[in-house]
Amino acid sequence: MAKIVDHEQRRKEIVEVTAQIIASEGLEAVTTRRIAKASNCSLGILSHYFENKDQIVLGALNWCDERFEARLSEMYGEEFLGLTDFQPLFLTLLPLDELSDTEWRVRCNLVTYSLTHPQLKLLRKEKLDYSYDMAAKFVEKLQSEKEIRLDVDAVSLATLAVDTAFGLCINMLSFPMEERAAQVDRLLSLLSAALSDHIDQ
Amino acid sequence: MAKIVDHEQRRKEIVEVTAQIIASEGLEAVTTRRIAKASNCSLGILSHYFENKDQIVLGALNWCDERFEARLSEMYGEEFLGLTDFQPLFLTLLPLDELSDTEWRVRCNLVTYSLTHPQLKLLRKEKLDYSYDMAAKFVEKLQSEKEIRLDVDAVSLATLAVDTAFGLCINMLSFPMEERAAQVDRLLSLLSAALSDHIDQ
Amino acid sequence: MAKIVDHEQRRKEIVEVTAQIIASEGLEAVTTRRIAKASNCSLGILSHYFENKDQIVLGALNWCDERFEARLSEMYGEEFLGLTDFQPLFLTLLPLDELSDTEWRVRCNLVTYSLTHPQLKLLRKEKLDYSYDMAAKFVEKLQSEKEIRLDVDAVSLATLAVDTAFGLCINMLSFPMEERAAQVDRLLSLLSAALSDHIDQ
Amino acid sequence: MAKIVDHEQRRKEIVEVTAQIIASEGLEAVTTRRIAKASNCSLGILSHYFENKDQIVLGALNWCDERFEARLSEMYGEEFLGLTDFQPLFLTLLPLDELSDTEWRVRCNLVTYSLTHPQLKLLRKEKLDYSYDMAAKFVEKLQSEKEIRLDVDAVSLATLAVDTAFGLCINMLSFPMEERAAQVDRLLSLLSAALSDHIDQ
DNA sequence: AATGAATGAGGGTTCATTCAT
DNA sequence: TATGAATGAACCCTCATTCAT
Repeated sequence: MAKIVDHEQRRKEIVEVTAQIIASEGLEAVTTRRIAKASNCSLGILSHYFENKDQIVLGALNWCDERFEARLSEMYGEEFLGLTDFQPLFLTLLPLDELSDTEWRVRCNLVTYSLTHPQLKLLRKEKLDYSYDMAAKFVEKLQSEKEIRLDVDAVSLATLAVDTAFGLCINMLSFPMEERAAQVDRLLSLLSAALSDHIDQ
Repeated sequence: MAKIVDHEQRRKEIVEVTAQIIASEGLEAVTTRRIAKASNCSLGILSHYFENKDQIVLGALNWCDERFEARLSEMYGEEFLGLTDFQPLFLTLLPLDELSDTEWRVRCNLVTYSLTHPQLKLLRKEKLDYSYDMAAKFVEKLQSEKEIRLDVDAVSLATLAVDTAFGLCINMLSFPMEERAAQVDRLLSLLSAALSDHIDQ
Repeated sequence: MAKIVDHEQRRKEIVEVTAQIIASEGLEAVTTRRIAKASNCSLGILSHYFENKDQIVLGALNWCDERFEARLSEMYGEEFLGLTDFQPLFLTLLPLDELSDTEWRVRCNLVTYSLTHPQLKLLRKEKLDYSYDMAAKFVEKLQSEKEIRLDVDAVSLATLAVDTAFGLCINMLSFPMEERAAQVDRLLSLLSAALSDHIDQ
Repeated sequence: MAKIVDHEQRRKEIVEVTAQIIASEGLEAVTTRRIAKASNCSLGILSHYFENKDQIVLGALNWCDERFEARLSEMYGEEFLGLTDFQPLFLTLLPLDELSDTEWRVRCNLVTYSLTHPQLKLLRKEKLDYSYDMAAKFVEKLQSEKEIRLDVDAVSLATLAVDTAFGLCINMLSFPMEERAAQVDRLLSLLSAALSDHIDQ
């Protein structure tokens, strides 16, 4: 009578715990013992679920993005609708609560990690390209609906937006949580002004 | 008489070598043995020049920024002059050659590192605030000289610019060097259009 | 199921081996590598059983005293009975065989060690005070049973006895094993004469 | 014109400084750098005056005994005179002030050290035998002058006295300085009673 | 005579991984 | 399936000693 264990569930738990450790103590603090202890499981069991430590860490990266994507699809379903959707999307991405703060801390670790780990480098590039594409489609849609000015190159603007969002999120991590909302407010008014410029006329 | 050694020079050499290792192999690959080998010196000698490994790594961080600042002051001396100065400044910041590519790889490592190391966290915050301040002064000057539109909050714009630049630089590291110049070109035309908007009219 | 290991037994083995190294080669010769080798185990396994090297060394100190106390309680059970018990007690304390020779060599190392290590200093003081107390009780009992002269202060005599025993044992270590028994014989006759002095009259 | 340096003086200074380090921080804290720094001399100069570190440490041992002997010969010149000399002799031996406290701490370190260092072991044995001899001569003299009881073996009593003194001194180091004098007082009254016993009658 | 830069072996400790149970 | 004992390489750092200056 084998104990029934939901492997996928177990894996997810381990990955989440690992992400928390990365977020709070950094990638260098992640040891197999640490993971096992925090996951309430034995050291050896880890190798039943993951080939090695790197795979757990990789899982932690995906966990972040899955969380973000889950929030998105919960908010919008399949398709983005218009400019009014931008702000909530933006707000759920930004590290404005403990949840996404953790996500961004993990992402920051893994972006750095990806600089020197070929496998992760590839993955990171794919994710980045995907973000650029999504953003470009969104911009194009907005332009086609004349919600934002048309005299800018959609791909360039989308790229810029993604880069800005990334830089903003990472830099925000250097600020206390309570100051971040105000930052975002100012930024949003600036952006909405700039984006709608030629529309308003 | 004792052997004459230029301590400062030796320290700088070690720091540079360390920065190269961080850039090419990541912070986790930085070991005292690795540094010693790459610096063509013995393991023990490192402790003549640095209290411990952390101080070397810290040195590598400062090295990046000092390099950038040296390039800046070489280009402009004391004061930024106007909008025409922006582009070269921007170009020397971006990882468009091996030199600044290395700088950004090191920076990326240390931003991540700073998330969980209180001492570095403080340093990072100081540097970030300094960047925001510099950028704000630059924007204000441009506005006072009517080189850019006046209907935006200088501080917000400066903050946005710094965050964008940071995100752009980090994300660029995921692209092959030869594609980066084109990215920048597109971005610059986008920016110059947006910034000069209300001026042109 | 995990490999079954008697942790306490393993700890004791390691501690004993360490005591032997201290006795034969000195505390400075005690390295984790040396302990591992002599214990027929790997370097890393030591940290399964001990927090760090100091704890092993501390264990070796206690090992000595536990051994002596075990011999005592085996000889007397709970209570010392009278003057006739003194001699065997004395003999099992003295470094007259390899066993207690080792114990005293370890003790000597750790007395020295305790001079500059606050934690050990405290422990040493406690043990010493305990010895003084035990000795005082023994003397008092002997006096109450009129087995030794009454015109001496019990505490002073007990203190003197403990100090003498300690000095004797340490100094004995400088003599070849085969000469020690003779020393003790002479000493015992001297002592018994002195102690029983006023009783005999 | 070579600088005139009193080599012997320099050696003595280094040895004294080393003894102080041993006394206050333990033999394991004695490093060549530490000695050089505390002696206000360079690292390399040490090898001009001493073959290696061990010789410095050996010097520190002798320094202790020389100090004690110097005090003795200052007090008595060549010869011990009688029982009245015993007490001051005893008091200058005991660690009742910072001076002799330091001496005993160093001695304790080096007794332990001698357990495993053949060269020191020999030296220690010689010193010990010398102490026994001196004590025996003193006892014999006292007996010949009927200052102490005659019904004890002089050699045995002398040996006992030396061992006791040694144990007393070492154990005293575990007590705060201010408690030591009282200990000695009680001990002296006990001793004088015991020694003069059969004389007084 | 004197310096202190340089060496590299060896210190304690931590680690991911393996494997007997 | 699950354990955690065991491994040994690699970590950072300190050390006595040497030697070019």
